Amino acid sequence: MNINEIPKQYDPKDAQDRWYEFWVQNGYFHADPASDRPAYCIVIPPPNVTGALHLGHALNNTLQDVLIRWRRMQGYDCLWMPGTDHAGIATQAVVEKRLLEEEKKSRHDLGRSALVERIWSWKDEYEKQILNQLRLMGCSCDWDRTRFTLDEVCSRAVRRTFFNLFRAGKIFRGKRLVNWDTQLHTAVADDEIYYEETQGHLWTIKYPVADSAEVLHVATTRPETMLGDTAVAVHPEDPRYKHVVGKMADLPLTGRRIPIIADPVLVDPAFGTGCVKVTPGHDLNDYQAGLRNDLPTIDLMRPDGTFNEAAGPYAGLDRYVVRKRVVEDLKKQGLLERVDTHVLRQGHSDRSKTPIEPIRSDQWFIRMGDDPDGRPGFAQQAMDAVTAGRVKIHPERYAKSYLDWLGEKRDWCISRQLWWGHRIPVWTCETCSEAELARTFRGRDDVFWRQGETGGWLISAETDPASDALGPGQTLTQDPDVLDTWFSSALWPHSTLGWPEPTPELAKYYPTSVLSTARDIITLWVARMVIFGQFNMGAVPFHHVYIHPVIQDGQGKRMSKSAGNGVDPVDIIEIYGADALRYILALGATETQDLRMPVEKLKLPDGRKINTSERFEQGRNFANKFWNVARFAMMNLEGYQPGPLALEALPIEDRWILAGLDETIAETTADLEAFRFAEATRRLREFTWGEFCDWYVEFVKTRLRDPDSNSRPVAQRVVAAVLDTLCRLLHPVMPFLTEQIWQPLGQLAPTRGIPTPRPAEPSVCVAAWPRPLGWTDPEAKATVAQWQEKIQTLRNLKAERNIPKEAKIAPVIIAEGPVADRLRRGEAFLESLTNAAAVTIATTALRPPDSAIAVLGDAEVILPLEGLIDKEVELARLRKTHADLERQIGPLKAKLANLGFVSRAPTEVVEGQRARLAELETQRAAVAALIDKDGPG
RNA sequence: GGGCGAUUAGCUCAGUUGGUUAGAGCGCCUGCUUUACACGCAGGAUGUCGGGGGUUCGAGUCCCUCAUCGCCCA
Repeated sequence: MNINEIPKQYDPKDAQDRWYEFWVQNGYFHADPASDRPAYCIVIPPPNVTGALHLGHALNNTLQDVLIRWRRMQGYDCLWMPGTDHAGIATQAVVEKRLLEEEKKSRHDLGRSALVERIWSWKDEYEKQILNQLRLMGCSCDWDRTRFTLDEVCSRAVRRTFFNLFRAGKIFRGKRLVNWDTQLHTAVADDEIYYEETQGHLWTIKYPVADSAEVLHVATTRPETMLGDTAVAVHPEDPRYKHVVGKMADLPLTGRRIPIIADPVLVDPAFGTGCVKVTPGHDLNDYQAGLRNDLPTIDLMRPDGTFNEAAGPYAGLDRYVVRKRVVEDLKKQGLLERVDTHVLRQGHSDRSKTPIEPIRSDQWFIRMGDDPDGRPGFAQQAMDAVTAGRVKIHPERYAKSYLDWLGEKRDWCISRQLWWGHRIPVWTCETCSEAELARTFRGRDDVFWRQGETGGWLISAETDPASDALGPGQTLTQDPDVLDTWFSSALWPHSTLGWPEPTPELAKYYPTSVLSTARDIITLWVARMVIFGQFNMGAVPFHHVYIHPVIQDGQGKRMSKSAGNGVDPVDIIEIYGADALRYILALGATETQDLRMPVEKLKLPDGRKINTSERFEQGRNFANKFWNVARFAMMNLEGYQPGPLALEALPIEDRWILAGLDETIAETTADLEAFRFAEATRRLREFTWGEFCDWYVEFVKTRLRDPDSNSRPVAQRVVAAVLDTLCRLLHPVMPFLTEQIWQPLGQLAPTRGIPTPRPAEPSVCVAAWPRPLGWTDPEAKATVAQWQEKIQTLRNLKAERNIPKEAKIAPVIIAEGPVADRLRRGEAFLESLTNAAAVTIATTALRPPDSAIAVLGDAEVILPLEGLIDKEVELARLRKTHADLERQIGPLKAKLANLGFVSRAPTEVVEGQRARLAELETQRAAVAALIDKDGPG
């Protein structure tokens, strides 16, 4: 092939545009449940349609694609299930925010259905963008099966699951204290809250003890909630207060009398005054104290954060206004003892950024604890799946956080007061009787009802009943809430495969093979998938969970849009190419939990300002290196003829590179099997660049260039075979680059491989993953190592003495036995790679007076340089070498003189040290001889 | 407060079960436009492996402790 036909630099964009469509058109990404190949399946962690993908998604999806492409090449029927998540509160919040900013409207101005419509169009826009980002990255998802957590298929799974849970008594409705977002008017999950330290105050209020002159000092950061106090608590062992326990206190501003109780859990006698107010309606700790002590609960707040009638004269005012008023009123009555400044940690809603209020409200829950009869509940079942090894978590240490969290067996609040999501499929009927329900739904196994905690009937149905299903005068009203997003996400591994329908996909791909995700959702998502998978399918959803590292910026900060340090994978693809992006991310996927990526700001020619990282240059450079070695190979494949080759019959250098390649195949495969992405990638780079490019290509150049050489056809076959295998091995990490090489290679050498050439597959995407043949060749390895060491020594001697590279040197190497034999076999390489006129290998030799000499362990390398040598400098070098040897010999001798070492260390270690000492001493003697000969005295 | 992780070259990181002289990439220095590649080639410099203690013949690696940083959960 003419050199000019192949560009000197790899053009990622050209490859990306060319091959992605090609793969899709050929159906390579499409799984076929009817095929007899074994299944391998990964479901994508569905990205939120809230916004575009960031570098963390790029990392996770790169690793999934590496696994999928690798397994596909291994012959598995691979399904990578793509899709997106509706991300309830997050998406509704961004759309509401935009509505307010752009149209100054609230969701109530729009109404439920109009808002939901708006969110759908937002979803359409971002879903498109997200899926396109995945395509740009080269992800080999089965696009024909793309799902969305709110689509018809997933919705059916949600309905069936809810119904089954409800019927099984796993779902209940109850009044509980929850985290309330007063702006979005919804309960939010613990994980949707972030904490901020703010400067606040600590007010100390006087609570008079009833019928006594005594006054209790109660400190609080939230004086307004005193209106809902139902007790004052002290520590039972606190001598200051023992005498008041059991008495009553007059709650200021309310005219109510509340008990003084003793509670060892709630009260820390060392903190503040050792005397605290108890407000079960508005504080989680107080709520639990209320349950322990059987206290009544007063709900003070409305969903919007204003106070209700229970607050008496303060009703209708916002909580912060109430706080001000309460403090003023206390001051007026002389009941405010003091005010201190105080740093407090305040919970804020992730989505609205407003302070969270603990509020008691009616919510839906899934029971996580064990059954009353002691049978394991959901939490326990999910723990068992991991402890019994049905689900393996990698790295293993993350199993701990999974088990710890589940061990709390806390009920899961699944209701959200939102409009975007799966509506809770439960209807209530105020007026109907059970007899009427039974009559109406007789014979129906898709309707089930049970009594609510607070009376009335809760009716769950798989398909929406008509509101007048119970006949005239009776109205069925659907619960207005929607389900927590994680409810539908937890079904993802089986809902996407078509459950509850008995689809061929479900039969073949469930349980899926691997789930790859981030550690912060091990509990929220992974654990819940295990629970629902076991409940619906009777089997775990995946065999392995791989937890990937978290990408941070150069300062160790999490990347985020608000911090301005986020990197868009598409920007990286534009600048460096998709292969470079994937290569660097795979290289960073070590077992540590963080991956630092220094971020730089960059202004593009079009004026756009983006974040990037120079790190990706390495990826681009490696891609270009491989591109160029392929280019070199293809330029030298003129007249290529395939043919079988026996390894034993090949020249040493061919045997060496093929044995090295075989080892690389075995180790890379083992790395991927153990999720060691970084090691696999590093190893492939090292072999490709450090061995194939740096050495083999140099060894083989003369054979390839000589058209008459009868070893040229063999060299061509080896080069084509190695290039072929490297394309296969690198394909999972760098799919576009390898295809861009595979295709022209197929033109030049359509049949290739050693020992037996075979026709190459039409695409590297579906090429067979190489299998190691178990070739080892210690002799070739030792021989090439000899060549490399002596070549490097000679290059060093030249460079240190500033000998121009074109100078025709005539070095002499003194060596004996197998060392000399091995070097003689490589004479031609010793010459060509050091630009020597001739190399002499001898057992003894005269050392010309003007020589640069390096004394090695097994040889002496002499470079005669008449007239170019400064004798004093040479002598100084020898003395330094001598001193270095002394420094190594001393401790080594001491070690071998140590009886403890000689008697207790393994024999081979001791022998190794003895051999090492002998070598060093020989070397030292040789250096000493040179110094004596040349030295001044 | 609890858990997890990190601390190794100027920077970002490897270093598998303890065992020769601790590695890579980037950056730095010197030389080179050598017919695959300057996104490159050849050569070079750079480390009391965070501090302290312990186990061991032997510790970057195992144990304890302290410090600093980060993440997660309360």
